[in-house]
Amino acid sequence: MTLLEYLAEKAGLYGSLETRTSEIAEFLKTSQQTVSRKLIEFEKQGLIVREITGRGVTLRFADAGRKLLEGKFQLLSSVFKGGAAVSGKLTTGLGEGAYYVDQEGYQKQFLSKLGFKAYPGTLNLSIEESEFAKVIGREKVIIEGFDGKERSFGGLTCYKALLNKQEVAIAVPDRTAHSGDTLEIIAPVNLRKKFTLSDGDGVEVNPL
Amino acid sequence: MTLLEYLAEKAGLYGSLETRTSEIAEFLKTSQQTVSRKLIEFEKQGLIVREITGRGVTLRFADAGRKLLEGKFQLLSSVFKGGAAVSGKLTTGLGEGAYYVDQEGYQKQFLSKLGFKAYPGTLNLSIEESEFAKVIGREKVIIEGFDGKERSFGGLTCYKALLNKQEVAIAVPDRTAHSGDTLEIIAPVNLRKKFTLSDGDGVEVNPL
DNA sequence: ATTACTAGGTTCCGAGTAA
DNA sequence: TTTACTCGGAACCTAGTAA
Repeated sequence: MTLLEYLAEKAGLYGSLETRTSEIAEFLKTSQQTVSRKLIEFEKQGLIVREITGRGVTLRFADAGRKLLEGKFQLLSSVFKGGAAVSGKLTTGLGEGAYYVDQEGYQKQFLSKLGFKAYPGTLNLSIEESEFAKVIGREKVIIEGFDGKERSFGGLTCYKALLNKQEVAIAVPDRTAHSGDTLEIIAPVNLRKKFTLSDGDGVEVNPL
Repeated sequence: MTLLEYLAEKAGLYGSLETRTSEIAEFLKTSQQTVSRKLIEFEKQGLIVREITGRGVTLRFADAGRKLLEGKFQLLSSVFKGGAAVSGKLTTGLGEGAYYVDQEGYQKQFLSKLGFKAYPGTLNLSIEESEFAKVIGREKVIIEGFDGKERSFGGLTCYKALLNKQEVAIAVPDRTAHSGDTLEIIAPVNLRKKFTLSDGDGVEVNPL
């Protein structure tokens, strides 16, 4: 983490942070002197406003500093969210999909966190690994793992999405070493039936 | 712009970039040697994968590199999306708050899982029900229920948060049919005293 | 207590050039 | 053409300490 990122996290864009240079230094694992020098430098560059109080420094971003952060944010946004739709081909599911999805431990969370109870079955989408980037970085919906009668079920990270205007969710099991080339889609309805899909069909999903 | 940001923009998270070190150097206004040296260093750190072709280098991110970018993106997201502060009004507590909170069975877990022993008393925040969404989905801290001498105490789901920079936790009792329009805040200090709060005061809580 | 200057040590950079 | 090593100089860091 850089000094500016630290300030962004602690003070926010428009807030202020009252602290000591030694405290920042400890967190960033550098010296008090380096923090002091860098803050002076940032102030010279017009990135931050610095105020020395008797008991430390009070820091806030200046316009140029906010601009700089915004630039980095926009770049990363386009990297993580660029080109919305993820396209893939429908493949045969794992077979066990229905069994997993319909576990009460999952369904209760689907309802409260995603807003729907899932049709028992997943749509498996074979995608280019590079497409996966469009999913990560979106708002995550965390589905907790739980212990069933005979075995335990792992957690899922879900992402709300649309498929042909239908509300769905992309579900990524936490435990799999995220193969990266397959997406599992859950939905409140039977997607294969609703859209008469067959294996090999091209499908587009739009993360929200 | 840094070298990693350049790579992110040109190659994306999962794509690759075929170029020459001198070309990157020109863009970043540095020397070809520095780019070469830094790429080698990034590869040693497992951030990128580097391939020397006859006519230049082909670069792509490795897992650790993607993780690093994602971390920066999420930090900036929370900074720019206003941190999703939940605002509400202070209301009179249930009166019994102190009795519950100070149960040894809870306090031991508060200390180990939240990192503080709670001041005996809760702050009750009346919120718009829609604001509750900002809390759910965050990282949960599960506090188990237990049996006391005369009665049993139910489990809590807690969420770490900040209130005026003070570390606090939002505590949601598992059993209540969670009315949804009230938040209970616990903290290591007496929040009413520390911030001289009175009923009806507006208060902001920032889930972490 | 603080912040921040000085001075000396370490790291980093890039011109020249090998491979 | 490339990439990347060497090495001298520039930039950076921090211990000591002034303010």
